[in-house]
Amino acid sequence: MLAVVDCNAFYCNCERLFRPDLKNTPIVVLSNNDGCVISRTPEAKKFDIAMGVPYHHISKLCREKKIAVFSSNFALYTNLSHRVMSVLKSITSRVEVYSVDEAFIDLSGARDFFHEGQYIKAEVERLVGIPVSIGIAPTKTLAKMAVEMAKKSHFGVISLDTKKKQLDALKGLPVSAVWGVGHGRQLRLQSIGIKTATDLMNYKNPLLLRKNLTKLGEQIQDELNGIQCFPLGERTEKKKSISSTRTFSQASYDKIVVSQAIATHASDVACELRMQGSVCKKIAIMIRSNPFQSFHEQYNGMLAANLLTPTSNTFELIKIAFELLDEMWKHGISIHKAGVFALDIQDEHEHEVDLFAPIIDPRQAELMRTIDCINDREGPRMVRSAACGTDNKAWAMRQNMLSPRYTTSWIDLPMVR
DNA sequence: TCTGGGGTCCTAGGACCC
DNA sequence: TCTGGGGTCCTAGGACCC
Repeated sequence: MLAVVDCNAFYCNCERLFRPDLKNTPIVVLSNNDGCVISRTPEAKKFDIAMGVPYHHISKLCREKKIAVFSSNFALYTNLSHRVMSVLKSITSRVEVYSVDEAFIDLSGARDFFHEGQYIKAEVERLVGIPVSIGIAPTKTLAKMAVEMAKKSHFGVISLDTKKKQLDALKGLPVSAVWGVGHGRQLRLQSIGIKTATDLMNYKNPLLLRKNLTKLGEQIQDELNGIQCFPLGERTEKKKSISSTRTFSQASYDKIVVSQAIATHASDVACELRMQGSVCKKIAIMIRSNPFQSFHEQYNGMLAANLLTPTSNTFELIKIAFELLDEMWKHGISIHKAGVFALDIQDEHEHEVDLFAPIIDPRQAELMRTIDCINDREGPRMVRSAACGTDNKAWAMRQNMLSPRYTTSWIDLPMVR
């Protein structure tokens, strides 16, 4: 049996720790530049404040309803996240930190799962002060469903430790509520007659399931049936890609301003690389204009360079990033967002350091241009750059940038912190 | 000149998640 | 006026080798 421990409205409750007077007040926390809502308490949800809405759409409501609004403070959230995780590690030896506000833990030693869950919840709240919900089940997928129920329940803990409880929990849930089933997979499942979580659990045609959902479909189905496919991992492994990107508070035409941002991002990425003892074999930079100002000429570019000598050296990475920026810079277009990506990451000691080797592969004299597009009158085209691992289609959907058949779905997409 | 099969590696792209 | 940031995994298909 395993459990997922999920902090309730994590960022909001981090802020609340220092503002006990806001105990029952609705709170929202905003993203970088106070752009949009990335966390909100149940009290704020009652005003229909959705995840990801632009703040300027709800600022009036916030004033009227006296909703407390915070700019984000990620240093604080990271710190409190570590504290929560160490409490969990002190209680159970096997903890998989899944995200800043979520962890899977092993509960196999417990005699009474529900009471163990309550104990853990109480300990986290006592020692850190962050309220959590806990879902307990034989598999991660079921535990995720349990924790969703737990958030709405009085105790904040739900244990699906018997088959009957599991069946009851799935009853009536749409298949999109299953962990790992997003909009695209939901449509594919619908096309073969699977509409609810129970449908998926009982589906009898593994070939068709695999055809539509690849191997993952069968795994999710097994997990719903209590068969573990995604075992608890320790997750101490190193990151496989590292990025640093930021929207400017004010878009800029100035190459110097953008260079400064690029240098900062490259330096951050280099620092992260060294912290995990890695080097990267490929570096990419991204600059783009503001897609919301569709009346302006748009630019969305990404350029990558393969490195002959993998590195995590700040100066080397900044130098290459600047070369890339030179290569792709477009005069007369205001840049709204910029970023640096470290790709093809490998262990530091895995490659031999040759101090005299050139950094950029001379065989690739001209830098690899992966994306470079300027839109015409029809509005920005989003082109995905594969290597960076970003999800431009989902992103474009959220931004209402794709055709109308997509725009209706963007609200379904999880917009998360 | 034509024809064959099998394997591995790499990359672009799709989908999801928090 | 004002719309975030950071990740993972899987697969198809092409390049290349024998």
